[in-house]
Amino acid sequence: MQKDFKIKAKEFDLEATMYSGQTSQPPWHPNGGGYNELLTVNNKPSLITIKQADDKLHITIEAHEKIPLYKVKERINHIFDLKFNIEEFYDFLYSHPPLDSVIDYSRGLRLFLAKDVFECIISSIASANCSIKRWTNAINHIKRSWGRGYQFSKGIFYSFPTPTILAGLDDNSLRSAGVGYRASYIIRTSRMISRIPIKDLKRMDYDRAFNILLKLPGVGPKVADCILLYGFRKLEAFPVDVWIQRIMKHLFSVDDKKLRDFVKDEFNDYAGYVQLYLYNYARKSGILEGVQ
DNA sequence: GCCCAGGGCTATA
DNA sequence: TATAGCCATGGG
Repeated sequence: MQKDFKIKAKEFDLEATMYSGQTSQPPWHPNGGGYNELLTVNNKPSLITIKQADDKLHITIEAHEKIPLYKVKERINHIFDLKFNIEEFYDFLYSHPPLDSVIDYSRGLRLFLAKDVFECIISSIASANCSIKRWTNAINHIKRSWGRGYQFSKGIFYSFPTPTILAGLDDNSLRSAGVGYRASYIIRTSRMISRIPIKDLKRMDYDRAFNILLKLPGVGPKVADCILLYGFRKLEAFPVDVWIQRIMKHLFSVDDKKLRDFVKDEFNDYAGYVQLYLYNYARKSGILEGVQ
């Protein structure tokens, strides 16, 4: 079956979101101004092509079996967080200087949510102390090596392997994907995950889910927050990396120890989006140049 | 060839 | 509890 349709997407920048380095997954495969990716809908593999034109997204589906269109629409709306009221978020930023200055560097940037929560967990672990370019290449390598390939008219596309498959790998073969010493973290976490119902995390409150994730090898506070934000859409999560530390110190003079409490009090449920915009601002504005 | 990367783990005090 | 080294290795 092959179908296409459009969905409304105001205040959304697909390209900026795709390349914002969120650890839910690597960027989708660019193709003629649009992007291709394998998406499992109703347990059926389908190739999605997404392209932005003005305030609309043009979606094409190619699948071997019939798939309800509204399900695909739901998935797209979820992955790019299109139902999030971003105007209201901008109002929040405008009324909380100096946050008002970050908007112009990231207008239309939204969450890039996991299409596969396990992929998000492994991507987040792989991203620690690693460049965005490198961990996205590694994840793509893992997909090609151990994921399942599906043939479409545009080529073969691979799913992310299951926890059981990664749990069965030995350290050296996983290292061949380019994850370095994180290989053992990934294998050990996969072993634990294949025995734990990670879907339960979605229902849990933020603090409880955070503390459970910390038990996974390779998962510290920053990675746990990435998993909660990009994997489970816990909007209170505020992943703190070196860039966020520097920009928070620069803008608010908060030291690292008081950061979590400060964020909880000041940003509340906008914490995740504030982090997204601050990260972009810290890297793109050049405001930190010359600041240690 | 050098340096750094969206941190986490482990040993020490 | 707090801080100091150490970690693999691809990419710029």
